[in-house]
Amino acid sequence: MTTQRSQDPRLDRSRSAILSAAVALLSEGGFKQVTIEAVTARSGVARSTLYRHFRNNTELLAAAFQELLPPLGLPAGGGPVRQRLLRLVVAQAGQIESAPTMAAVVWMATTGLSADTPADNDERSRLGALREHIIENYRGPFHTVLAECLAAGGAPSERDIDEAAAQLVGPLLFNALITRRPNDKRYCARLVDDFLANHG
Amino acid sequence: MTTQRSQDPRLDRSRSAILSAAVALLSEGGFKQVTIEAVTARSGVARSTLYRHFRNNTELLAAAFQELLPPLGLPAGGGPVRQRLLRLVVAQAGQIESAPTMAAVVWMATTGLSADTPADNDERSRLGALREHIIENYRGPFHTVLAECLAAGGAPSERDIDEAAAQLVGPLLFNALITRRPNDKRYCARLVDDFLANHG
Amino acid sequence: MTTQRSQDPRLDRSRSAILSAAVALLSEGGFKQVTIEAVTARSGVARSTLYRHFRNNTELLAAAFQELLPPLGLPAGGGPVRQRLLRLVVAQAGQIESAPTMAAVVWMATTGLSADTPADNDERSRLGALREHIIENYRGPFHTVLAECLAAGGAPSERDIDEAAAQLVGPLLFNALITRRPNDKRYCARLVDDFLANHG
Amino acid sequence: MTTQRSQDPRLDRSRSAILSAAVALLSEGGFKQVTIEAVTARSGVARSTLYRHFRNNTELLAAAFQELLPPLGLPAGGGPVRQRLLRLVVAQAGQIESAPTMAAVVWMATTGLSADTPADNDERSRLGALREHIIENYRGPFHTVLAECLAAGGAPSERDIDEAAAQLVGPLLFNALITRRPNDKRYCARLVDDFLANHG
DNA sequence: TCTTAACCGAGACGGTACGTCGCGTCTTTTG
DNA sequence: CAAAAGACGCGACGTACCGTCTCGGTTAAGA
Repeated sequence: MTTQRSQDPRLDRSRSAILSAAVALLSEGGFKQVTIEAVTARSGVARSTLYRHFRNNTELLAAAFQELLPPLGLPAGGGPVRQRLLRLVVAQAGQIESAPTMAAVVWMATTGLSADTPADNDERSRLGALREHIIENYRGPFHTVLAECLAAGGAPSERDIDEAAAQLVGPLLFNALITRRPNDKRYCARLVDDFLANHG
Repeated sequence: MTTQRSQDPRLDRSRSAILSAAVALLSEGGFKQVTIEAVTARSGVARSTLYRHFRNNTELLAAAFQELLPPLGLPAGGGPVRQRLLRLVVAQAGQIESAPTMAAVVWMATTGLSADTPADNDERSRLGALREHIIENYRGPFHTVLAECLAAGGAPSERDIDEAAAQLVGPLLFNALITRRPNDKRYCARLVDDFLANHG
Repeated sequence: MTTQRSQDPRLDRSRSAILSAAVALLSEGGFKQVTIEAVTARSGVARSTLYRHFRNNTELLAAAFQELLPPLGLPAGGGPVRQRLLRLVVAQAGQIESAPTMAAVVWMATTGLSADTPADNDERSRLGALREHIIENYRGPFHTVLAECLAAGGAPSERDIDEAAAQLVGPLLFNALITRRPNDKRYCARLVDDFLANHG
Repeated sequence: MTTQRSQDPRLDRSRSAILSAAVALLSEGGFKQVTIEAVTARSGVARSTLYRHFRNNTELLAAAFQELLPPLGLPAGGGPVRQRLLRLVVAQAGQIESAPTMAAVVWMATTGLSADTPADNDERSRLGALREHIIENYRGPFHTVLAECLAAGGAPSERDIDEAAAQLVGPLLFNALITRRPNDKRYCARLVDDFLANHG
């Protein structure tokens, strides 16, 4: 229903050629490398074709990030709650220090700041989609783990999940972005313990 | 004492003309507006002169941010520890949502990511100085409050301060950057209470 | 036949806009005035477009000179050989003292001297074309006249033409360039007479 | 009488430091390299000092050329007139193809063409002096040889000398500047023979 | 001998021009 | 009619020199 089928197969071909070129450039050299010219050169797609799919460098980049970003997902394994949570936080710490996620977050913020055209419907939605994607990367796993925490009980509330994410990932982000202190495993453990002390 | 007196007063004049133009553009339209061309046009300073002071758009922007960023400082007022801490966190929340600080953090991250030349001594130091400035904005006030917390006791440890900042500001940053949920006063209060429950 | 039809008419439009602006500047103020900036300003053509046509100030100037230089051609009229030759030499003297030709010769020499990149194929060819153009301006008319001189006989040899040009135009050039003595008609006549005395 | 004694020995020191740096750059890399900045850097002389001696890049270059240009002089040796003249012409051909002389002639022409300020007394005189120097390089030796030609007879007339120079050097210049054909010894011999046939 | 004026180095300053890169729009020709 | 190819106007970048100007420090010449 929501999946829009392309009428012309060429549209798909060119779109994916563009995206894979963009993703390649993005992961190789950071988002500064994802210029329209580099993407067209690399994909063999014409400028005009690219602009038929993405109205902007910004849109293109948003799509490329969305393509690139790993789905994360939940680290496998059972065990007591503390252990599961710790595994998750450590995973997040690892991911947050990896180039692509960090780049995505930062780039999105940059782009959001210099909002030239406040309400360009389509573009907004693309950025919004990327944002959703990223948020879900954080919320999703916490949702799962927290649900398991609540024993037999029902689903955790929205707010609980959001705050758990904020409280556990926020400090990691702070360190990565500002202090540049590494988020080692012991630090993650302290975060988890503090959290459980208050919400366990 | 350590202030190096400039031999030529023109150095000061042009430098401050440049900086004030840059700061004006920065606060008016965000860092995208701080182009070399705009700054020279606005300040009446010649291109070559600007490049004598700042080798780069990047350096210029770092200096402009440093000039622009408010010294923050500690919200005045006494009272019990919880109250002081809360006032501080609320202030941080306010600041973090204000354009300049956010822009600085994000821009710095962006710039840090696309580090073309890893060891351009001078430029690095400028960026480093900006980073220090920003970090100090967070650490400083926490240092003060935490010192007061410890009753008659000695100074808080480095690690305590850093972790307090990370744990209290991190979530604010997470929300501002990723979820876009507002950091209202009640949320700040929960953060402070959780923190005190574990470290009080 | 050999004329390559341009696919895009804009190519012709912009190219000729650029060239006519350059030629105008060249004839008005000498080649020092033919800067990229002045040409773009005057022609209304964008910088990047100009650089698509001419990779260089040098290339642009070469093209402009070629456009500007009068085709010279042979002064009309019959009569005995001496008279025809004299008419030609006087014409050359006139032309050599005119700004454009002189400027072209001198500029070309200058450019040739400071040959930064000895084998930049395209640029070389442009300079070469200009050189050919200039040489032909001298050789051509002498070829014609000399052919007529040889009564019914065949075409004059390459060497004869070249040496005639050198011997008759060289002194004019010498005076124009170095001694600044005017090449009046009587001097031209002496040159022709000397020449005919040896080669008649 | 005409030698102006400097009052302050420092003036001499700086002047010659400048000139030798300029000459070095000139002979190493052509006149394009003789920039004010390069000369000050190389000579260790300050900008302001340089401008005390030479008001211009142009003046500086004129002086440098004058310093650099070899005095030429007359090839030694006796023998019959034709032989002497031939030696002279061959020498001129050699010199005219050497970088410095050619560069001087061309540069002077260039500069003369783009005469920004038609009557800047001092600068004019410097250019004029250079021109005289160059002219004398051609006239001088011819004067000598021609004087010897005239057997016991008196000095050759101005006009004879000038025309001899024009007729013998002009073709060399023409080839060097325009056709790029080498002026080999046989060609020089033809020139001399033609000349003597008419003026012997 | 002791000023004191000039010359000096260093280099900042406002300019002008360069050649490059990227953008987003457009036009033409081919499958 | 999409796609490839690429021209176009635009705006910004960082560089190179120019000729003018300010600054202290040194040094030669005249009192």
